[in-house]
Amino acid sequence: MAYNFKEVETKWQKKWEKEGTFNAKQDYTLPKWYGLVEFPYPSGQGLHVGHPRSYTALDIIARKKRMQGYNVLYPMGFDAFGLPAENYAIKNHVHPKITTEKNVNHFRDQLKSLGFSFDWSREINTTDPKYYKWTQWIFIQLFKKGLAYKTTMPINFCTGCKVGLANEEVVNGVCERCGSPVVQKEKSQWMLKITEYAQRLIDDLDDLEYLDKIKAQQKNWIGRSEGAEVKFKIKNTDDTLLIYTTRPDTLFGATYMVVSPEHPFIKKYESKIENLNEVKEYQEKAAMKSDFERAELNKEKTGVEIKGIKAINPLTNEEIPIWISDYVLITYGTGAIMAVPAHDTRDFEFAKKFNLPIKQVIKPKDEKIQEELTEPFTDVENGIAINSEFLDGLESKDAIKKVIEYLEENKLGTKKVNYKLRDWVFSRQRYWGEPIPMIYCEDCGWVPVPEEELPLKLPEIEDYEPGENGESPLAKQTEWIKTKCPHCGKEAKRETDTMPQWAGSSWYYLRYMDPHNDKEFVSKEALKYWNNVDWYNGGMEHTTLHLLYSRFWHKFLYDIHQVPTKEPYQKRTSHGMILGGNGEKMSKSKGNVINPDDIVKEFGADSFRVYEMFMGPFDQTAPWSMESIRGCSKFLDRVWQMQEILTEEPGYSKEFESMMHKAIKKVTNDIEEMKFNTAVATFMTMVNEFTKAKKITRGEYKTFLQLLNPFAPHMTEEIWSQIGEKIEIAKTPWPTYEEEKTIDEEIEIPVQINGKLKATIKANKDAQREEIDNAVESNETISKLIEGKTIIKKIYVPGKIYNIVIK
RNA sequence: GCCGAUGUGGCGGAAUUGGCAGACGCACAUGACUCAAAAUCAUGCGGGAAACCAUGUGGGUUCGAGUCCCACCAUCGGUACCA
Repeated sequence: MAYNFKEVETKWQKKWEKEGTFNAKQDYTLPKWYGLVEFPYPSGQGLHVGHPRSYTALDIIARKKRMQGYNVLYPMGFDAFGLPAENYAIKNHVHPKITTEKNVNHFRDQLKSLGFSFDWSREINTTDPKYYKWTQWIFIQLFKKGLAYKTTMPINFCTGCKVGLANEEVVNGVCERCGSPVVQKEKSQWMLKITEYAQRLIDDLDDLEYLDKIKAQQKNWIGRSEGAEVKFKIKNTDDTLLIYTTRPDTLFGATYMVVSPEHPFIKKYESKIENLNEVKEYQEKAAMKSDFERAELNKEKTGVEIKGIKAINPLTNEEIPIWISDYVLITYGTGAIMAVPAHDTRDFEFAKKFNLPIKQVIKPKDEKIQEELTEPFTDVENGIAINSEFLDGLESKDAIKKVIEYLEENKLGTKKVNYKLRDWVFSRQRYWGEPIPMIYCEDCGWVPVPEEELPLKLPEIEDYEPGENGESPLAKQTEWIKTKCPHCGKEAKRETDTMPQWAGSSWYYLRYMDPHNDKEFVSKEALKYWNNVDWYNGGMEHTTLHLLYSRFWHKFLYDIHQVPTKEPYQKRTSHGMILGGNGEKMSKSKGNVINPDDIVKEFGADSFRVYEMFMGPFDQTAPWSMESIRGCSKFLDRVWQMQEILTEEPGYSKEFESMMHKAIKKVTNDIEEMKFNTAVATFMTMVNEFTKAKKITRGEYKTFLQLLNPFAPHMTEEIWSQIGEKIEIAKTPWPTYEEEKTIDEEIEIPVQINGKLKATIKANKDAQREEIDNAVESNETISKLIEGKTIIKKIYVPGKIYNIVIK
């Protein structure tokens, strides 16, 4: 009686679908559990074997939670706006809607063939107007609160295609598609003020169960730094130049200043600059450089001194020169710095190149002052101020405090916190995205589309090519653009930019709670019950931006009293990537892509699931192996074959009682800790034991199948019904164990001499120290080894180890 | 450079968190079944004749280190002058 996975898997999948077995219940009195996995972008290539790694993991947890009595929400949907569909449309003149629909259908079939317990009645799609109506609605709320604003920002612009490009489309400084150079072009863009939430996005991490590395990533990205803003007087004026520094204690060593090429200071003092042509030339060159070139050329510092203007160091009152250089960024701090070459790597390089004075104001603790610096000393933990008048002798940390006090007293500067985080560029000059629901009126300025008119649907168009100068393709839809100002009724124009792909995925977890609601984005009752997401798993590549954007939107919704909690996801974990058999990233060009459909066809969904869980630690990358999956398939065959050695005893046999209790404990814990690989190993060991004994009781088989069910739902369900059980296994309660029964009566204790294993003794689990001592001494090997030696110490860790130290 | 991770048999990996290193699986070898092969089943499988030696390298702490500390090396991922 061989196992026919094809027949069995389709049979159960059909039944689950028909009966909605795994759909979340509407009963809000039950304990709830909400598990979330990142919804896929439905690409033309179909499902990647990486997707099911995450989906299987949370599927296992979800199935276990259901058996433990929870009302589980485990939903799935599609993040279907995005570039590939649009680029495909440009090339082949097929509407993105059509390709998207086709791809979504393909993805859905693939997902269903793997037997995930998703609640398909709640499927969502970000490109559905009923969905993006609410994405637009949230944008309007952001606008109303002043968190959405328009400003000019540089974009990547392809000089060949005349299109704005996403960073991913810029490869080595040229356009991915046509190879023309890419330059920075100023464009008016919608921005979201995520920076206003920077501190809260850091602070609120404390109460969340994110993996530590994910918290670290979030914090590093936000990049908080503490320092001071300091005013430098400009000589012969009443004006000052404001800088930001994290090391105000080095102020006595500031020997020059640098402003970024875009700094307004230059325009302001144009008339005083003696070498204006040279300065302007430098500014133009900097503007021409793309981000790529700036990064590429950063090995060699460039710059020009601004002649005719000097600044005054506020502490030394010395006159210092002002330079312009692109190593100072207009987007961070104040766009200007004081340069302390002795204690900053970049300033040091710059000073060396242009022969600027280097003045040491810090020395390493316990070391002498060096005659000449070969490298800057930057260690803040380990420095003592020198040559700094009232700071001399202070440790760097204390010097920072003291100098800030001084600056504040004398109105020369203030303490200041800065963040690396920048506001979120929210405009895309693209067709396949949510239209930004804004109208421009000459008299009233930017006015949102009235909320009752939402969704503002994406117009049907034929021509997806971008407009002039990198405008959105919608800019050519003159009829669609024309509208009336909702405020004053005058002729007005619609915004033609669309939203980025991040928009729809920033709040999708909320929609799953109440996906068919057309009055609200989610009902208050649903929110109260389901919020927050209890467990969110996804790729490491989304733990910075997506997670941050999503947390930002959630916090905003909290502020306007739309959601009851401060954070969307209580717990966030991430899975490792699956590599090709050769250990490299899977890619078409390398020919190492594994298609999940082929695997399901050859081995079945259960084998596929078990293998993906067994292949290695869940959070680490793992290479695919065709041989190993065969091993998992063999394991399941042996599970099936155990039907032939089944006896009718209802309970556990004496022989296997403790193994059963241990296994329940181990598998239950392993699932919670995502140690799926060792859980599978436990199953394999059990099968080996039962097969060796050539018998398994009904009680043992039942428990075994229940534990295995979340991993291999189809086969376990089939065996369950084959052995005559009436209620589906998925509807039975999760097995429980008794702690005392996991402890063996007789234990083995390793005995070491000087830390090296020499023998093992057997003892009763309750044996007293004295008995153990006797047993050790009467052991032949041990007694021989300690004969004639001095025993210094005997260490006994109960139940674990016995170590004799001899001389 | 910085941030994060990883390093254990031929390979993927275990190790109750400081207590018998190599669980489980793959590959391989031998045997059984077979005319034969595949499948299946059984046995073995870090090195060494042994004492012993072995968890990237070198130190340290400890009765005891894969696990903790210090210094380094290698690989992978992210990021780019953040003052």
